[in-house]
Amino acid sequence: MSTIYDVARAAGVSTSTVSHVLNSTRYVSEETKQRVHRAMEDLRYRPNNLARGLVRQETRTLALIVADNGNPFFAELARAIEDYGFEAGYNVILCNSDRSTSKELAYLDMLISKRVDGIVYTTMSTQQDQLLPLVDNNIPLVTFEREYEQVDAILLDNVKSGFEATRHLIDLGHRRIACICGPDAKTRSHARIRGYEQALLQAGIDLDPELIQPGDWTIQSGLLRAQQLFDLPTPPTAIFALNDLMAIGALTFLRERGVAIPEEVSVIGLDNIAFSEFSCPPLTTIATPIAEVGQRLCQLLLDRINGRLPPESQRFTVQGTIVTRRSTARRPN
Amino acid sequence: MSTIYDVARAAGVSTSTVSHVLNSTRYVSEETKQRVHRAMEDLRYRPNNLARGLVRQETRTLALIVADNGNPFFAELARAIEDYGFEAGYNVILCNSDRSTSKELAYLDMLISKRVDGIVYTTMSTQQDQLLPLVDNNIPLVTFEREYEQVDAILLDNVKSGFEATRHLIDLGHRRIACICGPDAKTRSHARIRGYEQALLQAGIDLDPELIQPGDWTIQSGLLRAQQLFDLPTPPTAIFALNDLMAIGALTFLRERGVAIPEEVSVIGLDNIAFSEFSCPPLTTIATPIAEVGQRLCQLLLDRINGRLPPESQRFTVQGTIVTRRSTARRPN
DNA sequence: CTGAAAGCGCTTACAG
DNA sequence: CTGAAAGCGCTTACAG
Repeated sequence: MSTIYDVARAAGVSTSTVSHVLNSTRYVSEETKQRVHRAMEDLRYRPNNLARGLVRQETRTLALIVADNGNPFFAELARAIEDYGFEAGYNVILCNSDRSTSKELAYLDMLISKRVDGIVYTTMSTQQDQLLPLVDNNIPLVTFEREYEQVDAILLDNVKSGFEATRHLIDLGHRRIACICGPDAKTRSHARIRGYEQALLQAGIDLDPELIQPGDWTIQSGLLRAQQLFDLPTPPTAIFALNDLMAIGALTFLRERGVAIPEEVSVIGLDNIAFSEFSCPPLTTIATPIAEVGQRLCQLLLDRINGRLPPESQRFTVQGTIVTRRSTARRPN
Repeated sequence: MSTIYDVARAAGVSTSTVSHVLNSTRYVSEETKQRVHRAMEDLRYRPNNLARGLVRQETRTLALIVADNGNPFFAELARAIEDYGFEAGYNVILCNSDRSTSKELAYLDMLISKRVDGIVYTTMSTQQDQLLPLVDNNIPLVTFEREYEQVDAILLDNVKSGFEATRHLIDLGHRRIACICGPDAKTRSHARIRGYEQALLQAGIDLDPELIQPGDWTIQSGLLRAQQLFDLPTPPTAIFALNDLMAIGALTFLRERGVAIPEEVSVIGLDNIAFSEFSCPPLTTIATPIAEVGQRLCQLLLDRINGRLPPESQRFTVQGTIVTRRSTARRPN
């Protein structure tokens, strides 16, 4: 592959001049410019961004770490981030962590060595101190749904989302409301559960621990947990699943068992992935504005990279909004 | 961020020695090695892969161009490719083309300049001659479902898949079988339609052009096309959609209109995305072994990159297999 | 209006 | 057992 030297020689100018026409970074006479362009075309010249990056100290590539791109929520988010990055002239490296700490650390290492300009983290099994290498090395970082010292973040108002989902069911007359949550009591799952509990409390409904079942965010786990819920002596009349995938699992289980939705049981999810509009019945859910989240993550990161932000870490919270479809209805008598 | 010079100075050795302990590329005395490692830790040294790549002429990063990562088929494929690449020590840059030629070309340019080690192409609005820059610049390329001169490819046996899907419906007694295909008569869509036609021909069923409706691979288009099909004077009793998303759209339409599936109408898809197991009813489909496809694409590309392949371009065809679920049944009398 | 040269941070023959 | 130095392909002060 030809280099800037080849072009300079062919055009009879210095490499400085070639570089300057390439980047429009200083005046070059019309005639010289022509010659350089011709030479570049003749030689099919493509600037080498490794060399450029080495001197400019930037790569114009971002990294995105998600739990699993096979999960539609993350796939849609990746899509949004990639879109926004592309507009700004950045590429994005996709990393699936599978929520494994060792895989995440391996990735961080690769990404630091590749000198990506910034990282958007949407999953984090790692602890704060494992991020030190990033902070140390001054690699801009923005997280989604995770709060760490000194790092910018876009957050969801999970307490409110959990509250509203539960409130919606209560308003429909339900009192025995189950919750299919995440694998651990902490983090994301936690705040949503708190919202759930607050709504129950406010309505004067006693909390029944049996009705809180931990899933792992997959359809399969939603199905399984719904089954356990309906094997209870007094099954719930409504289910709040902490993401749409698990809600769809619950829907699937109920259908198989011949339970009518929403006539006998209501189900509400959270995320509003593209698919939930086409589940059976269409899923009522608390919608996360995925495209907006992706855009804001990317924007925040780029602002940080380009020094457009004050030194303090920035935090923004985005709100979910309920979208009512056909999986929820008034409780049967 | 500290450099190899800093480490060398701190350890009292030359940069050659540091480099060699870093890469285990020549003998270094135990004691020196220790000193170097200590210095690296103290300085939190991270090798700069831009510099390394510049001399080694490799980046250990791959690129994947898909139409849209929001489409579960591509998301699952991206996942598989990323997995396999990670194992081999490669990162992957994700590019969404939206089937736009200009976007694809913009990406190709960025990717060449970034000197990615190879590209997997799963969509291609571009013509053969637009790929010349890649071939010229000796950038290894592997395509999925597209055949170009001099480029390695993994292909699906689309004629056979189309044939088997249709054959399955015929075996169930259907004779009025619609086909919701892709937007253009060429490429992927084409071969599948050919299989469809062959199966009809072989069964002595006349082809009715009205029954072939072009969609655009989305749920929405499947829904819309099914509607048009059922507004026909004599609607079909079975639908073959060329991908699962459109099949699910058809399912949705039929359900809304109160048509019983599969009692009144059968629907078969193609892909077997994770979701089709949970559609309503669960979708009968011709399964593409997505994980295998991803693995083989990646493997082929890495083999090419590392010179493990003969100069001639390689082609491999993978077969779809029918998975029978509940959306197809014997034709009603 | 343009060029010579240093430097970005590595690897790798060459030499001893 | 280890080091000095050239080179990978650019950008960018400095100088005229």
